[in-house]
Amino acid sequence: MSEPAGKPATLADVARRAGTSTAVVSYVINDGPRPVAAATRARVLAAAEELGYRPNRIARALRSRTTGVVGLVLADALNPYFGALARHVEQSLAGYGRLMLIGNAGYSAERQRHLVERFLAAQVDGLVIASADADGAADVAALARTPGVPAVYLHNGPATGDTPLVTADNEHAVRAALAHLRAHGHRDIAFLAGPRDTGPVGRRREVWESAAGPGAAPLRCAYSRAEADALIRRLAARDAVPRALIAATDEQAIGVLSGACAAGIPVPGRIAVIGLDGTPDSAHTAPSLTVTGQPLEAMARQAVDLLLGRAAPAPLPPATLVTRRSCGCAES
Amino acid sequence: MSEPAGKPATLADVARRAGTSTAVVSYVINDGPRPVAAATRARVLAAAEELGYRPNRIARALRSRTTGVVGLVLADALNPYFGALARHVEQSLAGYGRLMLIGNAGYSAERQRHLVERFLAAQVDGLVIASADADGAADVAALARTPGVPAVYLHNGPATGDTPLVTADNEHAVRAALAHLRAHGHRDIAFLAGPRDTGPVGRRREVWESAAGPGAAPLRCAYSRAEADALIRRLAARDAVPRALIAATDEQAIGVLSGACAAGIPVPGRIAVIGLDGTPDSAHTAPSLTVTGQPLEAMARQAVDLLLGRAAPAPLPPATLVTRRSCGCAES
DNA sequence: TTCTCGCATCTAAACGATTAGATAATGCAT
DNA sequence: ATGCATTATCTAATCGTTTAGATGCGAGAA
Repeated sequence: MSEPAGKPATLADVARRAGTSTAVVSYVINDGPRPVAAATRARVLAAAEELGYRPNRIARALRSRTTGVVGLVLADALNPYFGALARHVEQSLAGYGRLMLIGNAGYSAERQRHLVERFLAAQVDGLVIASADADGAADVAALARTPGVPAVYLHNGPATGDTPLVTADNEHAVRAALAHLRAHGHRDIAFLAGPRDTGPVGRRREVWESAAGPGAAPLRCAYSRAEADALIRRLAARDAVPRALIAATDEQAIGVLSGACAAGIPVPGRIAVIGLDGTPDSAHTAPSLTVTGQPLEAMARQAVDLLLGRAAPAPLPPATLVTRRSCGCAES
Repeated sequence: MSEPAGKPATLADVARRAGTSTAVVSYVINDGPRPVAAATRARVLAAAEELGYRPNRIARALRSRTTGVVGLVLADALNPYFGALARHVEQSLAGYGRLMLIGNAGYSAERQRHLVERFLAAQVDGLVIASADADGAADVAALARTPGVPAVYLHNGPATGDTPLVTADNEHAVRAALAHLRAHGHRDIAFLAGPRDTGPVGRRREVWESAAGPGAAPLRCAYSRAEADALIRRLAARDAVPRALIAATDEQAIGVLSGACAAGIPVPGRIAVIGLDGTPDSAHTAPSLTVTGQPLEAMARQAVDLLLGRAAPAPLPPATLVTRRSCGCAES
């Protein structure tokens, strides 16, 4: 039972009550580096229980130089793709008893650096970097390397170097989307890319480019619903809306849907749309969005495992095409 | 300039270099409790700069019993309403140099308690509780009160007691929505409530009930797009879709939009819809969603100010009706 | 000149844990 | 009985700050 209140019990309090030194108490609490006699262990445990002892993580952190906190640098917390990723990272970390500090960079490299500085100041044990573009992510990892804090890139990042990168099979996703739209009879398939798509996520566009033939240029806009929405309206105004479109992200795809609706352009009748992320949101749009579903949970788990050195890099499940209505399929 | 690497510089290092004691260095760094001669201060600052000194927050926390970290308990990080709230809370906290620990409870009281335990173990300086239902929030605040950690309810919570509550003007929002739908000629206006709407957010439903007259029962479903989507499809199957509907949350309203689309029910032609949150997402749905926009940023800022004791409770800006297409208005 | 203030600094004790090294207690072989 | 491992425990240094109390010093008052 926990004591009424007073000051919280310390190791020394427990030791006193159990009639031992603080050392043995510590050994018991941590299954410490040294063994403790069974009888003593029992007394200590009882004393700790009676006092409602909770180890002071701060003191522990000071002495052992590890905080049990991991920082997550997020490109955009309001983008459901990153939001879902964040939730899964948090859960995986919780599974290892780690807490997560979260920082939202709003796609700004500046803010991203700032966040990392603050995370490092807070002595995080590691960093998960979920950045939209690979270069910004590299910057951040370099920052972390100086004080020797391990890092992992999550969704995008440079493949080179010692910082591991966990990303979906972007190429397969695009090929699946292309194949599906072709099966619907589409010949000309447009691609909506992000403003700066470096790294593996840029492969999405590259794969499309090589499939679309030489000279094909993607549409581009920021990774936001608002921009994609506005883009489609502009296209509609000059009657330049493509018959089929793959959006690099669900966020953009959803903007396309709303823009098309506002401009009176039927989806999928006049334009078929596929998103490449597979966020939870995509199931509940009007019309429902066909996507290539990335294994978000597996990705998050793997990133955490890698960061904590708990598991070797295993192959991720592939992105699977989830057919819904925006591509022209019937509701499933 | 920061030193190449080595071990990070400590207070003692700076003191040695500046030829002073650690005490004065501390006084300088913190504009400490005691004054320091201008010349000395300059030397200390120079030494700190040269060594790239960064205070060790852990040690500081141990000694001064304050961590500079605030925990945010979130009902559902994937709900854009809470997501936006979280982002604003983070920004406000950053303005005061505080870091934010985030925890996602997934609407579960159990997980909520769990999170708070872990936050308290991490010695947070305070707790912002953004819970969907008031009772769960009260639980959590009680937990925090034991070790004397201050807390603030953000979106919903019990109005009683010493824990402050920051919430929008829910009643005004509903009245505005009702008035607007009536102006569109609607007489029978349905209401889609959450599963357990206690506290001020429950007022949304209550206001509707008193306006709708005795015996009026709201529709109910979980705060998720999926459930609202499914609900509308069921209603459509037995031809029971209302002509106008106010959804307690945007999340539900968006689900209604997608369910209606799937069931072939035109919005706003056959059913007019208004959401009561005003999330960023609501601007980019198909059709665009009319909402009563809550002052999310102001709410977050006020919660943080209250928590940190920086400001007196000021009146929040009112929720303003943002007319878009789902209610029958033309695109603005 | 001597005594007092005040100011600028210094010394050293916390904060609450971890853990290497010293010490005590036991068993066993001699 | 004596010595030597082995095991169980204790002592105390340490992590990097903060801050109350002690100290030193120069200026003004007597």
